[in-house]
Amino acid sequence: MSERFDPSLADGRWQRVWDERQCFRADDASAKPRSYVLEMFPYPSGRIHIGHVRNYTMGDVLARFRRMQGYEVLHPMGWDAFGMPAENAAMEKNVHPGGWTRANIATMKAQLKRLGFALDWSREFATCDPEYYGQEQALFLDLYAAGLVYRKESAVNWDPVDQTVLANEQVIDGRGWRSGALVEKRKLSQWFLKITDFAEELLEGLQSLDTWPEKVRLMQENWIGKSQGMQFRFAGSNFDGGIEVYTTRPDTIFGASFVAVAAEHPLAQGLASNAAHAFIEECRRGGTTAAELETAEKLGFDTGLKVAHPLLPGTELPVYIANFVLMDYGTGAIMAVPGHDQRDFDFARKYHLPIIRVVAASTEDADRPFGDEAEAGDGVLVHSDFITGMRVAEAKAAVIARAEAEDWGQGQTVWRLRDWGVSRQRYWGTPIPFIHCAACGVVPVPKAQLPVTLPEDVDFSSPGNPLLRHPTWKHVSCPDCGGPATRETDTLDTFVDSSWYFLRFASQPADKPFDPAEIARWLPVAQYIGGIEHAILHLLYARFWTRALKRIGKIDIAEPFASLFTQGMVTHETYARTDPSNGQPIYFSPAEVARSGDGATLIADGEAVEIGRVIKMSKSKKNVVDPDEIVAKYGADAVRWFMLSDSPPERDLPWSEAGIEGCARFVQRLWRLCGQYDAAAQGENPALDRKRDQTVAAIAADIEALSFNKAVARIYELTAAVEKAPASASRSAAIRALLLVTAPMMPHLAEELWAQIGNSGLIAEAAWPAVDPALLVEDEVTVAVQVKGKLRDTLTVAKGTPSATLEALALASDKVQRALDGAAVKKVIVVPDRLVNLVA
RNA sequence: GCGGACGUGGCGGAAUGGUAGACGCAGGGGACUUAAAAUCCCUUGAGCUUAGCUCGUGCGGGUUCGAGUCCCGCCGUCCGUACCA
Repeated sequence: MSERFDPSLADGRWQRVWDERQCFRADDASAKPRSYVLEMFPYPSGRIHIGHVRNYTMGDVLARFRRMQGYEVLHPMGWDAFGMPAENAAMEKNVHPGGWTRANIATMKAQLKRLGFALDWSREFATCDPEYYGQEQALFLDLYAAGLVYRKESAVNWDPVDQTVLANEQVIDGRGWRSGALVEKRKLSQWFLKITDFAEELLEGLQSLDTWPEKVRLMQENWIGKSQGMQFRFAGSNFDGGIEVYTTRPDTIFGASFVAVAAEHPLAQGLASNAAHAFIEECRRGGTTAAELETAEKLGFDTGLKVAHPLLPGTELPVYIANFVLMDYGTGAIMAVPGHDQRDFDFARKYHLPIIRVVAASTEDADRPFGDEAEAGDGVLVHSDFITGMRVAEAKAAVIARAEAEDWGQGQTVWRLRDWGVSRQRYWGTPIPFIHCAACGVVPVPKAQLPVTLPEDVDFSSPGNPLLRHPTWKHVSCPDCGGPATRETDTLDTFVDSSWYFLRFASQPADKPFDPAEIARWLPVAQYIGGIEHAILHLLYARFWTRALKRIGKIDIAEPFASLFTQGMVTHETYARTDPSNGQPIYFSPAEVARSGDGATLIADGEAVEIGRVIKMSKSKKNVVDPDEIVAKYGADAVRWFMLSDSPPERDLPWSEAGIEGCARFVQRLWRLCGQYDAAAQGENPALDRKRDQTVAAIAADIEALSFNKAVARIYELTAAVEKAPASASRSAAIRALLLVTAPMMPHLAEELWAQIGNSGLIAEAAWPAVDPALLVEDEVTVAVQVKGKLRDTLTVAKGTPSATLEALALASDKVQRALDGAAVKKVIVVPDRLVNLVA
């Protein structure tokens, strides 16, 4: 056995062995219990990031652990391969998006392989494979047939220079992020998925996801945004027609003092006066950034129109156009109750409108004046005719009942969630499988003609969608009438691609998207791991897609991810100097800096650099480390070990050179320890046996809970205990156990040592060590002795020592007597096996 | 503004209401070595009148025999969100 473990030789050797023996191939026919462990698949941007390493290491530990526990594990990997960066690269570097993507996949796959992840590569696919996106087109057609896909005119952000549609995130201060051109609003006919049909069940389904982070569930809940209230009609009293408004507080209807409509509301748009037009224009110019909204003043315009209050005959309310009313929520018009809504309150103060109290703490408080704020809380209705004296909830129901009985309004649920627009005017995505025919309209591509593949010969030299200007691709004959027709040139949002990839991993027949029986065997995903940035869109879309497929009878599960875990980021110190010419920081990469103690110097000139905050790794701050470089320098296991150590997995992990060196040292420490392994050693060490089984059991619990940092600490403890113990059969057994529990985390080292100590099989295929339940219970315990709650002594006694004995032992202690200082003991609290507290 | 999470040594962090600081990093001292690396041993919350004692988990209260943990009120940091009627 050589003196040091050499990962540069061992890592590759074991990776090849695992590959050759197909150790991590999931067997569809297995009779074992199954476990599907999945990490969010990467976008092939070029190289893997340290964040991927952390994400995939966590999943890998869980997958390997489950395998050792006797599960048939599905742990696949693939590529979220469509998207804008490939097109941007095509435009900038004059390469084909497909070629660029494939090259990136090859690079990143090799990088992942060097980390030794226990992945079933036989199921690998990229979403840009026609075999995948063709099946996606088939599913899209199925959803269309079921009425869950439709087309409508919708406004988009149009960049007139790049000739492209921009996502909201790509519009910065009203200009295209790439071209800098002023963005226009354009109406385009776009494809939508009816996610709003599922709003209620997507919301209710969150209840069942009790192992999802509370934070994610809350974010989704807010995004879906259910609100219950009443929609009703104010009849115009000096104009024809009326105004439909929506409110969540029908109970406060007697406190309404005006009605407000959005600037885009048809009623506002229909006004003839120049002043009205000027005001509407002013509203449109108003900024929409968060900062602007926060300071935005409530502005209004009195239209001169009046409406009749439905419950107060003879009472008329003025109609304002207000800048705080949104056209795309509710009906775009509100009843304003200044006393009990802060916005209405601000507005009423400004325009000297009545502020009427209709909710108070009690009926005696009915005429208490308002302070500086509206009172939106619960209470008792006052000054409110037939609902006076009711509590808010009761009054809401009473007003709705009255409105429905008299037919001027009804209870109404309003959602914030909007239907999912999936059209993208881009090349590098899944072609939407429809054909436009002048005679037949919009016609689905017959399934037999799928996949509708992307043309290879595309031109990125001018802006706009290459599919639109391709000379031949879009020209086809109509599947219905055979006449000349054109293909849809929009492609699908890439979130569609990631909404069902987890199903395709579990089952990938050639002739259909998946086999329902195979899906039933593997799904739902037992543990899904990824970044918090996908808390809403990806996770909501995947949940929707799964439910939609269930509704149309394709699968039998409603929720795709039984358990979700969102891991923290990998962070790093920043190193910078201030540029004297402009006061801006100049950043240096960790490789350019020598770190020592609490300072750092630039290697190039030996002068000090400032150590900045520990923040997310980013290219602009240069605080990045490259996974390849650190794997080459320290070996895959040290890197994996670092990813699991110290920080709890949901929190940020600060990368440090000292930290990874500590991990590399531990790799060698285990290596040396196993060098002392003696298969023939005799003799027992009961204390070590106990420590071994307790540690094994605790680590299993820690991995189950994804508390990898705690599992790592326990491995350190067991290692120290084994190092101190003299040779014995117990010590040899402890070394074997140590290797087995370390194997999911440092598989190459464990594999190498497993073979060294004389095992013929692979540790990757070994079983998790069994523990003796009797050994998990301590036979000797340390009992704390307190005087008035302060620790004064400890006792080491047999477990189960009677309380009376403990009390006597405590009183016999010199330290206790000194602390009591002659005072009489008034009360004694004994917690068996834990503590004695003497109260003087 | 609203919602959420978090706040413990020099740092990352442990701790079913029961011995605060496990484990790692960094620091200090020593051993081995011609020397270095590697390794091993000891030590490391603060203070004090140092066989010991006092203080100590963001701040102020409270509940309890006992609070990092539970309750009330603040402060700070981070994340999400935004005029949603």
